Amino acid sequence: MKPLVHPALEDITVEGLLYALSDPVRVRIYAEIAASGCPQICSNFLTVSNRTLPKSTLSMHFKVLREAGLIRSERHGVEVRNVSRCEELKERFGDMVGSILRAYQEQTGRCGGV
Amino acid sequence: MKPLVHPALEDITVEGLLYALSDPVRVRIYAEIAASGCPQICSNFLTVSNRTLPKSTLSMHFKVLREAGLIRSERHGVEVRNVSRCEELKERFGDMVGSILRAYQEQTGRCGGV
DNA sequence: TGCGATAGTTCGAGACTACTGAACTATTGA
DNA sequence: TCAATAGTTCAGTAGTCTCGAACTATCGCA
Repeated sequence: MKPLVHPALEDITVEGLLYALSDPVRVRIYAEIAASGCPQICSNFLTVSNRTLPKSTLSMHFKVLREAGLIRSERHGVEVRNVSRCEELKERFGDMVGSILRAYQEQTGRCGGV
Repeated sequence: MKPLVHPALEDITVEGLLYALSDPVRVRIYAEIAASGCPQICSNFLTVSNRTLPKSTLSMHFKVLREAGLIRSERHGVEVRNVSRCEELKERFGDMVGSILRAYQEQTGRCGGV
């Protein structure tokens, strides 16, 4: 099994971040990780937006979030704990990610959050 | 030839906007349209980031930007004039698009804008 | 030490999407 | 009416995504 790979802050790109967040499942997962403030394990998201995802699909979505630079993942025993890299991202990209999350919250607020 | 289709403001989604801007060519085109303030015709972008694009590819990229809700396109004689829908977008999504553009400018600034 | 359970990853095949050359439409100007 | 210009559509290929099956890694327990 390959170790979990995280890009250095300077290797993160705007396009990569936007791509990672352009998928409804991934933006939902990231919004929850960012909002919760504490580490989230992957299997917390086996059902997301009223839909059950295969483990392999979920694993791939986390990989995309991680390699885009949005989250930091650490193996702890049998599980992988994920936290948002929001502080670093803010340093490099200003309030971009924050304003995306606010717009997303607004949108899910108005159409039921499903 | 089908008429140019624009989504209503309420049909625009965060995910759709992010997807449209997650492509290096499209974010570049959109950044230039938004920065210029005056209508831009498609063929102004036949070379973008030192790369020559086929007309069909360019046409497809404009279609994605248009159908995501980022630009408004109007046929004037033989050409299509494109403007940013930034005012409408600001109304609905706050400063999201603005902060993406600022982060993008910052990034292209630091690595030569190519 | 070995076994079963849990959490997540990798692989590969089929489904889906994107890119682009060729042919097309629409408009203008001579 | 014809040629030129601007952009669109089509369709084939190339590339990406999804998800089931098989796998790896770690833990707790006997």
